[in-house]
Amino acid sequence: MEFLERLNPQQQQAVQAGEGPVLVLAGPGSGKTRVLTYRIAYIIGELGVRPYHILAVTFTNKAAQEMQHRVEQLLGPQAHGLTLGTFHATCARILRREAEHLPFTSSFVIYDADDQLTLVRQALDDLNLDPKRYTPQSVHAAISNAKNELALPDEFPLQNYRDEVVKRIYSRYQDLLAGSNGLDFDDLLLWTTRLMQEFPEVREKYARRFEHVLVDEFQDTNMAQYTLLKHLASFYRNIFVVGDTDQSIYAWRGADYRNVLRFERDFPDTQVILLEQNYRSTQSILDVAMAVIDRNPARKPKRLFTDRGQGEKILIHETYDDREEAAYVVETIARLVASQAAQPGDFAVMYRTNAQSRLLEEAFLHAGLPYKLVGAQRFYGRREIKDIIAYLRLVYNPEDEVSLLRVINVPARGIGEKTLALFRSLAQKSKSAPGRLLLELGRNNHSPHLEALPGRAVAAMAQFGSRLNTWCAQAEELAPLSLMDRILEEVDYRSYIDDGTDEGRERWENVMELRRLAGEYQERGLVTFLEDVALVSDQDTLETSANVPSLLTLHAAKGLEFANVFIVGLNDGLLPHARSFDDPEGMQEERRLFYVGITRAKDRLYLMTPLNRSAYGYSEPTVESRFLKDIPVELLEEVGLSRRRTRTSSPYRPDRWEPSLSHSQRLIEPQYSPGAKVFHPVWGEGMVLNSRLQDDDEIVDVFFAEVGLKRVAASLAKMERKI
DNA sequence: ATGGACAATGTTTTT
DNA sequence: CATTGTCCAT
Repeated sequence: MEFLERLNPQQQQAVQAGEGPVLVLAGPGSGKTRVLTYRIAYIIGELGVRPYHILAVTFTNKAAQEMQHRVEQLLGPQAHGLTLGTFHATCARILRREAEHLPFTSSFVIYDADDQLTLVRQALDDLNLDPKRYTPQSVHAAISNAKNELALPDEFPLQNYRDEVVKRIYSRYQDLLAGSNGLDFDDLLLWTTRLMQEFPEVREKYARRFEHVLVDEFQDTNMAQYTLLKHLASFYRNIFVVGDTDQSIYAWRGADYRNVLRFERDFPDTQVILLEQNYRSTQSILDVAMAVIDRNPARKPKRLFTDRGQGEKILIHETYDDREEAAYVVETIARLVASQAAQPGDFAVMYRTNAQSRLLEEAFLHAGLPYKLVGAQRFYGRREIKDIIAYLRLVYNPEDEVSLLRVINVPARGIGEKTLALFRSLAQKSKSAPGRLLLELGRNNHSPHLEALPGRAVAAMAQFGSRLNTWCAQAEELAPLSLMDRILEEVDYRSYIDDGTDEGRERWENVMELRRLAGEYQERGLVTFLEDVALVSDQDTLETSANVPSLLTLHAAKGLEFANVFIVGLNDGLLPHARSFDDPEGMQEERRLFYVGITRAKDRLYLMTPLNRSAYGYSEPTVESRFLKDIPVELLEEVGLSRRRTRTSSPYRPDRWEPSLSHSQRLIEPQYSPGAKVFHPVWGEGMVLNSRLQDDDEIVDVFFAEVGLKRVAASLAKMERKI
């Protein structure tokens, strides 16, 4: 196969490894995705295995899509029929097919993190427990851990009194899930694994089907996932895993990098292949990365090397506070773009906590420069989006109590708390799901189980129930988009959410964005839509097309690469995070997180340390991150504060009341486009960064070599365009 | 039942 | 400080 020539000897060895277990330990930027895709191509093209018999699992949809795409590039249509997806999506598919063996039906809904907390709160309420003493978050973490260890409530490990209580909550939580025909994220893995464990004939079926199993980011697997993989590979034992223990950053989610060690123990005939050559970064960046990660005890030492040359030194920059830090980041990006040293899309800004994105966003907004932000929660966590999804989920599965309770009085239809409490207890007594009773009430205008409800409430509920009936009947033939349109129309959602304020308008625009998304599921249908929406990862929301800087957490950065990387907020307490101070394992993970961030950079790396940080509105002095002390000074270059003019160079103040023009109002055409060179009689030569039309004029952001960033109105400034 | 005013409380990372 | 929840008046 001629494409093998494009690989180095270690990569070739991995791709062409024979049958049996293979463990590839791949350093950052060592071409592990390439190895995985070539391996799949090799199995199909060279070993003659049909794609149907191959399973490849990843952790994000984005990674899965990328792999699918690259395999197709290598093989063309021959690649069709591969099973390639995330752990969770693959499990969901198996569970829908095998639901007959399990305590739920194939039309289960998937509950997200938010719904899970709602369920825990409900369980606490049902058991009359104090949510202050048993915070929903901590209880949920305990449940999640148990599920990762494949333990149902009966097998919940008990070590103290608190565990007894948590066990009862867990038990109630599972009952609530069962009553709603719902599964949470962890259930997807748990039930698939138990299915394989308890039904040998099912296990056999899948193990015989998947002649080859391939796994990406193996260090991120938890107990359930690892056990599942062993079942799936139990017949052929052709299991090919790729990972890097130094990039294990999800221990808090149950991931256990020691699965890499277990793998070698459980499959003693494993071929171990090391990929050390880095194709991404300059040697300076790799040297810094190694200096940081070498401090972690008990790891297999790995040398990272590249033939890309030494490259520039790593820039370390101290600012007065986090505001200035953000301003410096934005200005540096603008300067490098203006000098044509880089494109806007070549930049990424990484931080430890999501809250840190705010100042950065403000700085970009202030400079009028576009950016993109990684984070599914930002969109799917919004109230209006959750409402609409809940409506759709309810239609798909009327037993979904979480969704029912969410929307039964949204928009308000006079069904209040008291009515609902009574309704729920009546449903419990009649041993049927509240949604079922509601449907019955809608059909007959009467339900024998709901006699105790006051008349006014019954009328409101009957009307809603009747609508739900219609939607359910239509759901069969209607595509997700049309169904969503009907619901929006019939409940008059727009007038509920769009109250005329800016916020209301934005909320409605979000609904329209979801509508656009639903439009992509005309053929694939409601189930797939709901499933994809439930299982999006933050990384999946990163637009790859737009050529603008990315803002993202260090966690979300894994697997990505950028020419220029800023890591901001390098203070003790943030990175490493204060919550890990007293936990050695946690501190090691913080260090790996820093390592992941560093190794995303191809050419230039900026490490930023603000001297003060504002928390809760007050600015407080900070302590420099202890990790910085591990970097030898000769690898670093300090960038001074001297010639900065952020404060004076930007007279523009963003204004909330600034009118935005619709298409019809646009009377002029833009004259300046990003990248164009201009000459200004006073400010000299500059480069256009951004331009937009406003009030019959064109507002242009220009970076001038001599005076920095300026915002000018085209009609007033006597600028010349240069060629 | 609904909406407004005020208080408390919080910041880790996410499939 | 900025969001979220809780209480109270309508």
